Amino acid sequence: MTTMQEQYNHKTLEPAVQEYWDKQETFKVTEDPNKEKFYCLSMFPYPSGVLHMGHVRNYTIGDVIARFQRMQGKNVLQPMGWDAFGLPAENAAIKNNVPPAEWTYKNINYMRGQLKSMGLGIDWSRELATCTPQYYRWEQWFFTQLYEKGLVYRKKSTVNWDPVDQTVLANEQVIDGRGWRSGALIEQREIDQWFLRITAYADELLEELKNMPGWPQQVRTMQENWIGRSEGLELEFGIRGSDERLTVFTTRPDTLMGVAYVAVAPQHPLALRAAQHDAELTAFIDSCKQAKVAEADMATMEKRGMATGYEAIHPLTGDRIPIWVANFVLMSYGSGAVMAVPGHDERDWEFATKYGLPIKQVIAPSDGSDVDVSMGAYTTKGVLINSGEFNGLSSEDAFDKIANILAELHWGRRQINYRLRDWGVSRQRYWGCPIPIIYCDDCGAVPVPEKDLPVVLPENVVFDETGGSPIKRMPEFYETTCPQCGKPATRETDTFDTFFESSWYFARYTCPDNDQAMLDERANYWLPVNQYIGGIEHAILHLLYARFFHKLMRDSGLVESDEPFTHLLTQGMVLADTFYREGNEGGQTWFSPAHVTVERDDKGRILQAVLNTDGQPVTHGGMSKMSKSKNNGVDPQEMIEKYGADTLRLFSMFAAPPDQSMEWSDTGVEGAQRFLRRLWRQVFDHVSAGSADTAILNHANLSTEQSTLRRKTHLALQKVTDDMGRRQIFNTAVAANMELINEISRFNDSSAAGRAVVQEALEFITLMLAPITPHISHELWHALGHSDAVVDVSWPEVDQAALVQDSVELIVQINGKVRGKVTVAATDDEATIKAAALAHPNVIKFLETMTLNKVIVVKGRLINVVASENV
RNA sequence: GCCCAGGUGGCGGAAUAGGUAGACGCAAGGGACUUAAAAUCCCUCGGUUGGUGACGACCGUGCCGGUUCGAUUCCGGCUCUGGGCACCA
Repeated sequence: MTTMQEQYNHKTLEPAVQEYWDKQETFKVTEDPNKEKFYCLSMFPYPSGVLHMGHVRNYTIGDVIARFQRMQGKNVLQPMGWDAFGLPAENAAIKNNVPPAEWTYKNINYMRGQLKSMGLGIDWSRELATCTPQYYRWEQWFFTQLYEKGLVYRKKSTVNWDPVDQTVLANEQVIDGRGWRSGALIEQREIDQWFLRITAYADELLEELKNMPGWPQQVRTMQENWIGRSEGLELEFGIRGSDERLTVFTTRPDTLMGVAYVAVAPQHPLALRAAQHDAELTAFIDSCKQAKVAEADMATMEKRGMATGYEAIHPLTGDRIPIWVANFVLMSYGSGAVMAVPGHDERDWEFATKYGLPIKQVIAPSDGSDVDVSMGAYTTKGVLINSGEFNGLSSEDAFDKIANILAELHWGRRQINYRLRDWGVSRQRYWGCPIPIIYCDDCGAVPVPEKDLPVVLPENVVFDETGGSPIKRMPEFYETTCPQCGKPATRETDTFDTFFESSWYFARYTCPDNDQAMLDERANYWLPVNQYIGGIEHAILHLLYARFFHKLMRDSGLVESDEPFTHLLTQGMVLADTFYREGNEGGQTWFSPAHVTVERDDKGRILQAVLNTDGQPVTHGGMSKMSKSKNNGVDPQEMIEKYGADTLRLFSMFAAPPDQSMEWSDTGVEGAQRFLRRLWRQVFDHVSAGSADTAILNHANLSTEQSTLRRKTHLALQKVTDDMGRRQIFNTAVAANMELINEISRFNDSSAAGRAVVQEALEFITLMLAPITPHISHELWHALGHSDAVVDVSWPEVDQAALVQDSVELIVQINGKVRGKVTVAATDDEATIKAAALAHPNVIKFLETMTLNKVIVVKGRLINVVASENV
């Protein structure tokens, strides 16, 4: 037992506790088949330079879960690493004239120190950075494996081309259609790029979502919509005066008899052919290309089209149907052509109305009501009319019948289409993992053989003012020989999308030191990740790619599980107040909340806010996500220095449930620290008065007050256990501890039994808070007389005997309204309880003017007297 | 437009399985201690209202209706806010 300081001082305490964990290698774990494993993972950070509050929130949640599970006796792995490739390093390279690698490693070193000052229980021996060849060599190797399996292919795809800087730009480098550095109008260029066949896994990725109860419904729905499966029919129309056929996809074959025209995308071969002899059509197609800027504009874009002069032949009726080019048809979905049924599709209706095409009703509502398709499309399914032999069939039956007929005639077949596209992984950037391919004039694209891996990215590079990738100008990098024929050949200079690295890092943490293989048997001990924590912004891309990659690794025999993350927690944003002044030109100048003083009225409402430097008012712009642009970020490092990591962690967990957005509040942080000081003071006062022995609690006869406090202690433990484990709601767990401290401070009893009850309560609080505030708990545990470290102590158990009450207070209601309370013995039967309630003075008073109908008794809660007003 | 969340005091939030609405914290007001300040401690704190007081009454969880002895919770309709997707045939 150490002598306890009277004052809580985080500045000396926290570094000492962290040093203890480091020396003991407390969080270093190895595979132990005799222990239940728990793999707790937070999304790794991009090493941007400094930690922000979003990181703090993310990693605190993860650390609380990891430490809680550790106290449950599990073998807990919590690793950390760096998502180290990416564009910001290139931007910094140009701005500061420093190579991206140097900038990145410097940031990693700084941010590692910041993370350590938060007191996270991380196994740092497993740290990895994705920009090291030790890491990315395995994804190069894996890519060549996928190539052999045919899951990788090359095709032309569109990129943003800056004609002045002669370079490809990322989407975020294009601002209002112009290059960010040159200001030149950006062109769309088609170049060869590499793709991963994620669509081959679309069905499994979709089906598995139904069987993932540990994921938030919201995320599963977003992924379902993103994959976007639709069942329909691929059918063909003849082209008049030709042997060719035009293929369309529809999910509504039941409307086939209502087709008014066929529409093809502007890029469709038929459109291009028609345009060869038609200048007007050529101009129209060109105008469609230019309009393709932002996808958001597409939605509001006016529907436009032009007839091609071609006519299609209806596969069932033989009718002639005009073929149009329409700007709303997408070349990239289905076959780039649709059958248009204006009576039953809103887009087709709008288009037909504009160009005077016929609108025919072929579906009627099943309930027999009338609709007028000249007023708008009727898109609900129903019963077929005006459809010849199909009249009277339901939409569903007609789907089957038409599908079968067309299949027999070889004019159509059932088809499932996905919104999901194959994953384009080529980036024309420098700071990424080189794609391990060599181009040979004779042999074509050849994967780099395993013995020649890794293809190392040169790190000492010079950026020129264009920002283009330096390795595209380095013959010593790209000049090589063909692995197959030995002739001179050229290396691929594109790099992988950085989502590639983040798609499998969770698996590499299990065996980061293996230099012989991508993964080994340790992966199957730790995987799948039991708990994954990260931002909702990754709900689709990262989480879908990681699921896809996991299945690829499974099918390559590298892992056994089907899914990578069993439980997913998506934490909310961190918000803060914003303050601004209108500038002269209508723009806003944003002021940091740290430099603003807020005045409130006696209700606490904001009266006005003034800037400290000039005393003049600023406008309160409400709460929004902490960001550079709103100048409302709060620096975690400053907070840790001022209040300590425990206070920051406590506030982060207390301010809101983890999945909701959390509002930053300076006074809230002070409140969190106030609580820790109160706790410290309680323990100090308690231990200063001598020792206390909890062993006597087993046989002592406790007074009413003593057993009440003991009951509240065990109730708090029961609640906190459930909140932290099952519910994963930490704000209420903190509140339960605060309530218990309030109870202790009201409790005044220096008898041996009284002190024992307080000792137990203080020990429980120390343990219950240990996952959230591990430093102060470490110290308090020693102060309370224990020689072991709190981090190695098991979670306490609820004593059911302590929860038993002799008497219970019940609510007395009349017609559901609270009218009083009665105290009854816990053993009282229903009749006794009823009698007690009816004897309550307020009940007697009310029943003077009312007639009693019945009495409902809810055990342990309330009595409801049901009565009706006398007339 | 479609899909998914959500709307509770001055504020963040609690009420977990239909059972005391507002736990806990912040802000605010009052008081104690202090030469003073900070820190700390105590009291009040949804609205209206009756009573000297003890203690009561009425209203109240976005709006309208329903189910129920009893609804923040379940059902139907509306409304507003936030998020996601967006011409996917």
